[in-house]
Amino acid sequence: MYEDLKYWYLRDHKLFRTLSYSQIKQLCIITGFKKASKGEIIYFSTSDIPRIFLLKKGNIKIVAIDDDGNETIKDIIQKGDLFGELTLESDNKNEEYAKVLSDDVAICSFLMSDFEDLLLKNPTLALSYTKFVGLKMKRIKNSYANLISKDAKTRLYQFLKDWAEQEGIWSGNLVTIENYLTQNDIAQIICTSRQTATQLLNEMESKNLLNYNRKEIIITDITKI
Amino acid sequence: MYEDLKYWYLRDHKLFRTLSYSQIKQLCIITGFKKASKGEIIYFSTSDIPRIFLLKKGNIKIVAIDDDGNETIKDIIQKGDLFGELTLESDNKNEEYAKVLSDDVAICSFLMSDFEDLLLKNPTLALSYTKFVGLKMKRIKNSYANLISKDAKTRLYQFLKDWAEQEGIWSGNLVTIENYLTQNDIAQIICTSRQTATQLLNEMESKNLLNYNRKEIIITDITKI
DNA sequence: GGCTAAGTGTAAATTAGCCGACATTTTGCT
DNA sequence: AGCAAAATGTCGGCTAATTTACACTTAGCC
Repeated sequence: MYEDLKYWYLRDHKLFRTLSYSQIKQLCIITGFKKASKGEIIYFSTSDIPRIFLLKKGNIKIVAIDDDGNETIKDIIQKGDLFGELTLESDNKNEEYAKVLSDDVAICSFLMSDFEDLLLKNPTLALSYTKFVGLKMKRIKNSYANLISKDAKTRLYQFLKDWAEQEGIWSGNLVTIENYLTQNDIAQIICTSRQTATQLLNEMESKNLLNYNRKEIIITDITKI
Repeated sequence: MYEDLKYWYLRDHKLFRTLSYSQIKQLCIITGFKKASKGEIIYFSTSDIPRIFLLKKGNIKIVAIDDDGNETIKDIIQKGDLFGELTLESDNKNEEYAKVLSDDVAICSFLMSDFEDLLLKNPTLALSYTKFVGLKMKRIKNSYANLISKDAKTRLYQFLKDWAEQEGIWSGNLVTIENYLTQNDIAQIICTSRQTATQLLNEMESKNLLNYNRKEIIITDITKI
């Protein structure tokens, strides 16, 4: 990996726009730059030195396994997102892994300690990062608030709305979303069973609210969702 | 309010331990200092200048009202907690208010902009603050992960365990918690109906797992929860 | 002290949605 | 092309938990 290319990979992220070339180069001692393709599983080996990851391309999901062996989707990471121990607090006991959803992904990573040093030397970045983490928290709070005490249908609608807002291609009230999730994934995200999700999606399709297939979801009229 | 007293109110918080007297004094120029008693409702008037709050004494709950008029408990704030727009990003459309749960509370507040300035001048604080927010985020994630895909009983048990850990007075396996929540509050926190919560609590009482009254909850043997 | 409102106790009817058990379709692989 | 595996579609029974409805108890206030 050429230093310059690494530089651009980071520079590209809005969080790092305030940094100078030399500052980014500092981070770029980055060991990690990784490519992976659909279905691959990436472990954040707990023994390893704590890192922060930046997804440059594609989509992945973070999955946790509880004591009973149940899979729970903890997060969907999209292009441009930072992930990993954003808390800057390493956690030893997490049984988490990432699974690649899109055709292929590119991930860069850097050491948490390097990042911390950089934050200390660069107050503006520190503030941006603080806001970034805060925003992420707000998102989580909101999405959970929606999950709970609403029924499955409402949750699905809300999820689709969010998804459309984040990634949809809009033309008027018609929104097209690239669909890299299976119905099972969607079910897990909105915390319902696969069957219920399937049923609701079909119901929506028969009401002409949307058009579902494995490649894309076309929402006929976003205002009706 | 004497400057020095204000100073100590802030100084006392672990987040601000890294700051010098003069730095804290800067924040103190501000500032709201408010007392309120049980049942009182505190609005974060949206028109007002954005603030960050620090709860010095007592307990409050943050309640949100959705479009249908339903109340949802968003957060329980305990002594020493920072709250408000931790994201440092003011949000115009939140229908939130705080309700005092304990007999009385003391709250100080300072302007978000002042806090931001301080963060810029003090990267170490920024880093601590980010870690603090991150930790809070992790807590939320965990507690919500517990909320979902578990039944009401499990959620109640988990909630009691958490509560005991955070605020309980331990003597061996017996834990006493000062109870400033109603059964309705508890129900809302664990996302169930009041009746179900009542039923479960009574069931636990009849099994001698705990002892519930409006003043305190005594958990007979925390290891059995 | 006595009244009112808030908090708690209990029980039956109703329902959402989970679960198991399949059939069918699509995809990827050799 | 042909096969296996993954994804999707569909159904009915089952169960936890919400809802509705009402009685009782406690706390706070004049």
